[in-house]
Amino acid sequence: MASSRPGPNLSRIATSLGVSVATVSNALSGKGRVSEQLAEKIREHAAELGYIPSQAGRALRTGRSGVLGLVLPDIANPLFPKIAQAIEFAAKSADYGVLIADSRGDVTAQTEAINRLIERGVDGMVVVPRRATRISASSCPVAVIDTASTPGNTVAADHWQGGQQIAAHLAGLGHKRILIIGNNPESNVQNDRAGGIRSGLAKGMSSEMLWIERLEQTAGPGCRLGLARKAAEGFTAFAALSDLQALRALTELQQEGINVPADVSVTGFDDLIWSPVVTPALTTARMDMDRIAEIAISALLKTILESGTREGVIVTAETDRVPMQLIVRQSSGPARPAKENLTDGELAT
Amino acid sequence: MASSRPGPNLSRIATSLGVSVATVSNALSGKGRVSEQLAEKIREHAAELGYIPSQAGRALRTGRSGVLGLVLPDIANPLFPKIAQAIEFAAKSADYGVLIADSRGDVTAQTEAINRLIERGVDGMVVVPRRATRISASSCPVAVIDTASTPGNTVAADHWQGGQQIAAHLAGLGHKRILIIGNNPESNVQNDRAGGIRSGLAKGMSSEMLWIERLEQTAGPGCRLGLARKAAEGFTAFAALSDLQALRALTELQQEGINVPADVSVTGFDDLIWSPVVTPALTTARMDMDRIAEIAISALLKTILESGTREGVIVTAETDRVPMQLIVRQSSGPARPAKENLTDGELAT
DNA sequence: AGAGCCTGATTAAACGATTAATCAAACGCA
DNA sequence: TGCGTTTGATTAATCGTTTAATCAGGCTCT
Repeated sequence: MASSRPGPNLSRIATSLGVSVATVSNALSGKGRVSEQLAEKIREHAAELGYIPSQAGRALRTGRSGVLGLVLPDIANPLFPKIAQAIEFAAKSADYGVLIADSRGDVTAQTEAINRLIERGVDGMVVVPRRATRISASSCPVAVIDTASTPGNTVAADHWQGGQQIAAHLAGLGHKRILIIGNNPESNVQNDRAGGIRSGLAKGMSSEMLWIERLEQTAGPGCRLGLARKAAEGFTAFAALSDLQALRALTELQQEGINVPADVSVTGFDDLIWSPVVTPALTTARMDMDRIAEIAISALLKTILESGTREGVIVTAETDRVPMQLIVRQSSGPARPAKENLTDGELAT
Repeated sequence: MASSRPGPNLSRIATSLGVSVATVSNALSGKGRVSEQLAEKIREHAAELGYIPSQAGRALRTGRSGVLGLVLPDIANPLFPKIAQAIEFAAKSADYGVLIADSRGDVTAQTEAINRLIERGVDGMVVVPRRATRISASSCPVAVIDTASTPGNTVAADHWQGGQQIAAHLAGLGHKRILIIGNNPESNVQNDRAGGIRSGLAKGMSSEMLWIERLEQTAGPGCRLGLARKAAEGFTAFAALSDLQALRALTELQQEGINVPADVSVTGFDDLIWSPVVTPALTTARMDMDRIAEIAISALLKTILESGTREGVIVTAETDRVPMQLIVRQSSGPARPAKENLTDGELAT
């Protein structure tokens, strides 16, 4: 029943070579004082036997599990794959494992998820917080990835700057009236993106905001956004705050017989999986998740290694925002001259 | 530096109450022989102190880590969120944690990912195998989620039956010529879905296959699929083997001025995040991931608990395929009468 | 030559939980 | 009364690793 692990352990290697376990441990970790010849012999023999150190034994002794937690607001979020991938990659480079915890549901679920991770003994965790949630430092270091305007944010994409890039791109194409399409006004990320767009508008440009969740509260989920009418009113660019909303806008426009990008332009954020393969491919602003993850993880590890005592702090990094990259594809093009829009407007109304 | 965990441990509780650690352990686990009154007192005191058992200590003694691994072919896969969410949910119900491992890249990366998990001491793992990969049983129980036709598959959605549902749906709408759109002919899942569709075609119906990756090898990634021409040739339904391809088809058709579902129908698979929000919303076949995960995890846990010895087996479950559910939305509708298609065909060619 | 100093190894004590083995007391019963 | 059994608790070993403390030689230097 005891199901003792199959592989060899330190003492097996030790007795097999006629040395002490401490020497083997030292040889393999390169820490104590072991002659180079003996060390080499030990390493060889260990490799030969296929020695795998017991994480449990090590964790018990060192007080560190070698595992980080990853908490996500809603694991079904289309952004999740990239985040998880980047975090896992950054963690494994430092020989850490990643334990996932989904906080599907309400805010208490987020707290429960965090607690579960702590019970599992993670050395630290990365939290992508639920909207408008503040992470209370628990009993281990925490890195928060959200957006610069979130208090306690460790590192994130520079959503504001991303918005500015989108705005500059649209300005360059001659667009004057921009409809910004967001999902939820409580999202810090979306507000920063929208703010960035507005701040980047050139002289003579104006914008209006459309929050989908508000609309859906009266019109029902999955309802039309009424973009054809907006186009008729003279909006020539639809800047969604996420590719999911951009996709929704794009298909609705196309369904109404409005051509993208000939008639109007559509842009998104995040460069999600479908962005390059839809027709027209989406112009979008991409975050450098690999870099964000790298910064978050290294800040986390630094805190973990330095502070021996497992205090619950929210770690900080030197760079707290990573620039977004504008990806120009086919969904954005030159604005139609205003007069034609007027004509369209007359036809549509 | 030793960074001893902050919370109380068994011996702290024991001395604090004047009993032995063994008694405390027994009281909390309900295993040994402890009087009900004392047990109650111990439980109370433990809760009061906020006792959290050390996973490391427990793992070291019992030889079980309480952690399962999840290996995914490509974590960036849009299906990943649902899988991870379902697996994590099923695992946490059984008090297990989930460690992720991305096998981004080639087949060797998959093996490396599996090895990393084993080094971390997982008690078992769930593998969604890379295309055309056979999982060689390693040193812990493994559950494989792919498709029924994959040798060694533990449990999966009944992709074949899902295909039949799609076919039946299209047959009911009067479609005669179906274009099946897949990504990669080496995918067992896609082949089963396609096979299901073909097997479900009614009398007088015919189908043709289009593999996107093959097309892209000559025409370049992101190229047009030439669906307008196919529509002109008389195809009235486009059955994609995944919602990602369905989306690609839908937007391409819309861009060409072909109306969905008035002119042609489009269906997909998986009910991915965007399916309900695009216009028209996608008709698709959804897998019951929660149930699949539940079956996989329970089969895994059964093997783990039964076989004390950590052997590397691929576990089996009583039910190896879970029915898919057809979700009918707006992207599929009655087939246009053949003569009109002819007219369109004349116009287009 | 003896005191002191490296060098290269060993000893032994943790870390925290589980669990088989043991033990003391109380109880039942002839 | 005395023997066997049950109950309720303790003792002690164990899992595998790390690491401080110790120790035996060989070496240098005065």
